[in-house]
Amino acid sequence: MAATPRGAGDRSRSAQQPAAQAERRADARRNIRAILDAAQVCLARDADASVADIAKAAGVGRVTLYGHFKTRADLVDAVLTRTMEQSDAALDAIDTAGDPRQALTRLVGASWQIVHQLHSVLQAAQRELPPERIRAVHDRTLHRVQTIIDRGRGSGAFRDDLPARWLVTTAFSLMHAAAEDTAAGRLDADDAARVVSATLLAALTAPGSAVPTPAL
Amino acid sequence: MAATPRGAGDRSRSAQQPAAQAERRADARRNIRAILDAAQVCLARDADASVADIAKAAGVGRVTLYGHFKTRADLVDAVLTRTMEQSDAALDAIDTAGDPRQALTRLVGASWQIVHQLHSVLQAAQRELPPERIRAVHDRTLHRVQTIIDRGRGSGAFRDDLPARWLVTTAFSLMHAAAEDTAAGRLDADDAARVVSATLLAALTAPGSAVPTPAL
DNA sequence: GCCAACTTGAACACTGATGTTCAATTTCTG
DNA sequence: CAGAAATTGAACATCAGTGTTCAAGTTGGC
Repeated sequence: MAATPRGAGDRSRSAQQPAAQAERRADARRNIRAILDAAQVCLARDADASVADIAKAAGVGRVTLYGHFKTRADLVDAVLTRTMEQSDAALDAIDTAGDPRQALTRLVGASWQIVHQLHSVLQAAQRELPPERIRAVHDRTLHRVQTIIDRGRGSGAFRDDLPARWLVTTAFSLMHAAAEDTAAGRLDADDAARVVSATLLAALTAPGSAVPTPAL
Repeated sequence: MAATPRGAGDRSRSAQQPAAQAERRADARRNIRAILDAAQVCLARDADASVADIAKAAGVGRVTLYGHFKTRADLVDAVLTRTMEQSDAALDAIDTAGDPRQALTRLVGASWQIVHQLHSVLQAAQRELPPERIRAVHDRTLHRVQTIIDRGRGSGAFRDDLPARWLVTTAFSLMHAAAEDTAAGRLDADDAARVVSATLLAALTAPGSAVPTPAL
């Protein structure tokens, strides 16, 4: 038989998960994991790694890969989704209560490594997937930041003179910039979290107020 | 004869200019301009517009284009170079003396539209050209910002607790983020300059100092 | 141990782009 | 106006990646 025991593309539109994993055989599940792992690594290194590269890295035949992911886009989508879910899980552990400034600092500390890793995968996704899909995947993370910022605005900790949306953008933008600078060797990885937090906290401070000292 | 009267790829490595324009015939010069103009427009709209698209937009045969630009990469390089030169020229008109905060605000005001336009061209370049080339093209602009920031640090107007390099990155990052948000309709174009300046000035403020009010 | 699920490599068709060649024409320039 | 420079479309050679098919082999589950 062919390599497609169960349709991987039966979902209305852009399919994600390779169908119900639970029902497939053990070796299939194992391979799917291996493929996703390999894809994550390969795409992180090179945003347009070929399907062949990924299959090889997963120690799997190309045909097998296509058996589980109908198209390259499907695979990328699956990797992105999975990475974001992992991130969300990790970020769920962060305490976002208390002083918004401290909460944000904690969030940045926990996020920035993830962003670093995600960065290249995201690039791959942006070339392959429709913008709304990218947006959708980011939704939870976006809200997380949004919530803290909103709370900070309410308590007067953060500035109120700029669109809330923009402040969220600022946070993401700085994280990605730090990731890129680190990758390019222009920023010390151990220093990055501190640098980003310090910059972001200042950026969020209302005109007229004093910028909080990093050693808060 | 073929369409290549004078070599466009004789420069040691990555060729830029399509050889000495002055010596070519009037129609050739006209076409080169048309091609660059079209490429700028096309690439701004879609970072991976095809050579065929660009030629058509320029009202020129594909062969003619290849007569002037040996490869697609050459063309992209030429467009990038030219755009940056135009930008530099425009930015030369800006007064960078006086209060660093005001100087930076002026620079942001003048730059951000350019960044907006450049944004997609840059993306194209990043996929096609070696990183060092990208870096090299940005050099002058980078220095311009660097200089103001250094001056601000000297006078105590800007923070001293983060790497100068990072502050420059921050400036660029915010500009590009604004460009993207504007393109996506998440930020009002008329508001963008103000928003970026306000954010950047706050980000550059030293911990313990008050953020300058936008209405400076 | 049986059967279906799964994997595999080789081979193939397809696509979309780049870059080249040609022979015929048009258009500058002196 | 004459000749060189430049343009042109059509046709072609590549090329790299995607996605499919096939027939034969493994492997897991019951």
